[in-house]
Amino acid sequence: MPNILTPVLMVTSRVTRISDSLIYSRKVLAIQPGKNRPILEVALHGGGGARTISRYALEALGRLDMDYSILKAIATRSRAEQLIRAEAVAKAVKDGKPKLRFPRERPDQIWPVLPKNRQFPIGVGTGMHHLRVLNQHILNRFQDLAEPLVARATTLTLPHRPTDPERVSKAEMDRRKAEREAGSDIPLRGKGTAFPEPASITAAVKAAGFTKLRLVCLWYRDETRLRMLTTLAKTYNLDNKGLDPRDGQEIDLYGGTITAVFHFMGDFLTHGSPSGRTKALKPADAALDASGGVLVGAWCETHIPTADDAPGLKPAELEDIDAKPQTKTILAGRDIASQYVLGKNAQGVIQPKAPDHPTEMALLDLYRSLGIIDDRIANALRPEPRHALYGPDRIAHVGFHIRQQNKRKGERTSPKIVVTATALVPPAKRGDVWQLRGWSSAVPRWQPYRSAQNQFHANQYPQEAGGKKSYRHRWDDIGAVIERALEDLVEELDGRPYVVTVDEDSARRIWDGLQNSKQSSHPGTGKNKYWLPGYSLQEDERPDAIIRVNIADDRVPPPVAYTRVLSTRDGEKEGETTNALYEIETDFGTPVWLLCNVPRNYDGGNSGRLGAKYTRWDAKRAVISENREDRRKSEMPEPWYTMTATEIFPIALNDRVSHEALAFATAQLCHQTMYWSGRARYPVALHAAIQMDEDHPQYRRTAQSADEEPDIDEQE
DNA sequence: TAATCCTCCGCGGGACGTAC
DNA sequence: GTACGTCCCGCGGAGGATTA
Repeated sequence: MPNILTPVLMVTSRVTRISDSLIYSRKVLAIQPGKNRPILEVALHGGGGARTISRYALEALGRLDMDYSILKAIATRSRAEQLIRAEAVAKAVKDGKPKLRFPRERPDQIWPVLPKNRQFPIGVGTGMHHLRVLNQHILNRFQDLAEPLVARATTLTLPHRPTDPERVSKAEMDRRKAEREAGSDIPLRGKGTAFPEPASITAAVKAAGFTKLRLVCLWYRDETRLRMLTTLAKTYNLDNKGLDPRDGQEIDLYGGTITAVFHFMGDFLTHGSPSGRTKALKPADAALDASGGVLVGAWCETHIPTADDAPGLKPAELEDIDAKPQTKTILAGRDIASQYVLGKNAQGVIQPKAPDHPTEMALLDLYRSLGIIDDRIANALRPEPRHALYGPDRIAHVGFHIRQQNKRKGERTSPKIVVTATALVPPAKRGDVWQLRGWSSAVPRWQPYRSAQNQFHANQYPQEAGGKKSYRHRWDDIGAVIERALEDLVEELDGRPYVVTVDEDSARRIWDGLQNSKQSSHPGTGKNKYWLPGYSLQEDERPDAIIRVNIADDRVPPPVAYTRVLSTRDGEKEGETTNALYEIETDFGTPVWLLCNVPRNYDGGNSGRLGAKYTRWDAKRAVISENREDRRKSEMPEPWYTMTATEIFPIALNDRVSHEALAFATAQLCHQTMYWSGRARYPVALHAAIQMDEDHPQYRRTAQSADEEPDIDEQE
């Protein structure tokens, strides 16, 4: 936490699952003999099913005032398990695949930590109640040796989102209730939708300088074509029955300004080598033609390649024949935004549920890739009256995303650094549409988000120039690139002020001024070349403020509960969850804000808020019953959630700035995303920048583990 | 003295779960 | 399809210790 003088003790808890084998674990928890001694975490060494105690751990344990029972226990267990393994392997020479079973007794002194996150009879997460009990325990133990951070709720009222249920006045609600009693079936509160009004899509398309939007739907499985068609019909209020366009026939979705074309594209979309794909796209050329001011978006079918697609290939090689990155690159090269939807998975052809969430979310994300901004951003940013003077709704909100992609196993190239950015630019005239501009380190110039993303996707991740650099040198160079980007942006903005949002975790290695420990010092005192984004620019070109956002679970304190002071009479009420914005009292400088989030999984309709009232030790067993109402899943395998928080820390670079106004605006832009039904962890501009990176064809995370794993028998 | 080994640490990221 | 939460591994830089 910034601007706090005393050390901050952050307490949290986690569920660690215990493995039945030690020789495949990286870590063990060890119970020390004697009373009141902490549990030790001991790292193990070696690989390939032969892990044992590391030399360093040996020394550390030796130096501790303790007997050698832990070391002996680890060594004994490692030997015993390796023996079991050797026998299984020897047997496998005769019978084929080795089958490994380790004893499943309750561990004694040594508790091996489950090395991988895989299906397990116990789910993750501790639940809210557990955190509250822990909080009380800490308060009791520390008494007045430590004091909790003081956080006060702010007056921020969160924007009403299109996805929220309809807001209904009391009079209208009464009228509807009366009508329902009279037999009508109107809903008391209409359900919200994440889909924008067709009219506002058209407005955004026109504002971007196009005459119409054409969605080109490329498919190779009838079922997928039908799902796309159904979703379009639903969101544009068309009659689904008569809707059965021929291949290549352009159908009207909304007043001639939004249309769709379907094309069967078997050769283009199925897995295989990259050669011949551009040719295979030919039949759709007319539909993809953007001349005459048409904004084109491609909506494609895909599936994850398996051994069926290319018999004989190893899992790692399947990545090379995946059509998705190949086709995405081709479409991006033609300045066409693309979005994919899975036609089948391991279970076979996907049978959509109602509503068909995957297809709907895919279509929404295509709007995002096209850079369409409707009025939801302007609605969300409406400031409190006292902030109107500074006016966060009249400034540009810029987000910079920085990521290093490390080398994966078997890769030879050096780590790559990716920087993407977006700028949410206010209209020159109030009431006009906001614009989204994009920038990337691969194509370092500001353009409409759509073009910036397409060009970024058409290019390989930039390789590091100038030979091998030191850590410091590399990040200073990235800082310089970003300063130039901001300089360019200032010209585009033509005098409108702007703020820059970055994630603390990934950005503090470039900018000293973001670090907690530097909050009381001055520019030029750190090791880094740059103090804050834009700080090296001329004074009148600098951003108004840098907004530091942090979501790291080990750096942002977890909220446990809140107290509401009742206004009507003296008294307080304890609340369990909150999604409000809180201001943290600091010892010097400005305050810092915490935006509390309730995970949707915890709050969602089916979860039943596991862990709200008791801890995992009281988890309920499964109930098997003929009676449907009595049936219940076991609670233990489910995930148990707790509240999370987003830290928002505005650092002003001039004295016009209202810190609180910027904290409010940031919270509002987390609450209202471009095209998502809930909250996002990052505000719109930063989120859109991260999305650009994650949709890149080279952003893949299908790394193969070389580590040998025991075959765990399916049982229970 | 330079090269190599070893471990810590920061942080990227994979896997799995739920929600809409 | 995307989003987030949880919890673990493991890469690669930094820097000390060891070896050629």
